[in-house]
Amino acid sequence: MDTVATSLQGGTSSSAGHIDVTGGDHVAVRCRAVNDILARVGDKWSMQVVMTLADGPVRFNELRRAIDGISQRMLTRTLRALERDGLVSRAVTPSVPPRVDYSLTDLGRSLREPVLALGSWAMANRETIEAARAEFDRRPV
Amino acid sequence: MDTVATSLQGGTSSSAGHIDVTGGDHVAVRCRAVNDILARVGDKWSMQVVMTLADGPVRFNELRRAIDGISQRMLTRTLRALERDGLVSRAVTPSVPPRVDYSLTDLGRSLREPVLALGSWAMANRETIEAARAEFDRRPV
DNA sequence: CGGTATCCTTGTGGATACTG
DNA sequence: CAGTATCCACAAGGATACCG
Repeated sequence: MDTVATSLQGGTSSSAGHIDVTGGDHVAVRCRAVNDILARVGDKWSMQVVMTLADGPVRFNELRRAIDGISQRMLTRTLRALERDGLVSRAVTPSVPPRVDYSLTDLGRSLREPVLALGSWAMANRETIEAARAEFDRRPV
Repeated sequence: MDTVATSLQGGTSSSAGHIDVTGGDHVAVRCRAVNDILARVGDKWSMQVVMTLADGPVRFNELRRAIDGISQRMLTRTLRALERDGLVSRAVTPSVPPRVDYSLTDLGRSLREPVLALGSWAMANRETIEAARAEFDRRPV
């Protein structure tokens, strides 16, 4: 727990000034790992894709129809990025026409829980946030 | 819980085709609320700022020194965005030189928990993810 | 000290056309 | 069907300079 908090605070704990022999600032490395996931989770389509894959394998164009507004290009890119991180797996059935099914890996499934928690927070507080924004935007210039 | 999952899946539940009289697709509204928070959490500096403010009020330049690599411009922008969403509050002490303290609101503090959970997931799985990436990048062209 | 203003580079995402 | 390739618009973020 503490390691996570520390990792999100930059390199303050290295203020003692000792040399890190491990070949890089491990605090920075941790920090990057966390921010990496936050960035992936925060991009426009990743989590929509993950949630759509929750109930089992889905084909490319099914996915495309299920996720409103996504372009073919972005769906491909998002799936590749998720696949690269080991969150999604791609199964090709070499037929005519070709069939490609995407599904969550165990890792991908395990990500759903913390993301859902964040989603719950967002839903629970969205009215409060909307109000705060309205208030802020209404304030004197 | 189910509402969150639904909100992350686009407008599939409106497939019944009935008219939404509330002045907009509420599913889409929920979806935007969640994605909004994911985007804020996922941007480059927001969570570093929130975590740095965890232990109490911090002044602008203290914040700047604590968060390695952040530019003055981005710190200002990030703080304004967080303030607008009601996550951070800004307290000005009109003295010479001026003093401005930033601190988390109750809402901001409550956000730390789900974000930390996601951070823990990231830390717990970073080796797995790194390995998946290395594997993916090594695959045949 | 705590900002704005300005310019610039890069990355993200959309539209369209083409392909095995 | 499941993609690539190409081009383009815009937003995020960094560098620098100036200001109350």
